[in-house]
Amino acid sequence: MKTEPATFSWEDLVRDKRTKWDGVRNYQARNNMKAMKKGDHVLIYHSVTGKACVGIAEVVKEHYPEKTTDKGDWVLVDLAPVKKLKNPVTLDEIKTTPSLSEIKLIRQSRLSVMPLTKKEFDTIVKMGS
DNA sequence: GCCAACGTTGGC
DNA sequence: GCCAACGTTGGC
Repeated sequence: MKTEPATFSWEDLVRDKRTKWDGVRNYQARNNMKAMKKGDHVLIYHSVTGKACVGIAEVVKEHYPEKTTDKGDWVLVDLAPVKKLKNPVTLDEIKTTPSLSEIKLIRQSRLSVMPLTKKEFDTIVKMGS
């Protein structure tokens, strides 16, 4: 999951212990959130400033409806921090790692919530520790 | 249902 | 600050 650290960062998540990941207004991203299960691990990526994966979070509450006046069927999930990556894995490193060439982060850079295969997840975690 | 115009995201 | 890539909106 991507976030602009200027708006909400990994450090904010650690400080708050838990956060509601709301405000997603993209159908594909929403569908990806709906596919998440409680206990799933999530890589947090800092976009714009940072451009690196910085930590692992966990889904502590599965998707539930977002109560807004916006039309449409939007959802959110609750996340809690699990572990900070010792070394942030930069976009550059991801791009130059052959086994990560199919990653959605690169293939579809504008999507804010995207699935990772277990292999991709493990690869990034390994690079970060 | 098509497509032009416009808005947003995010890398550079 | 620019631009590419998309998504959305609205006229026809």
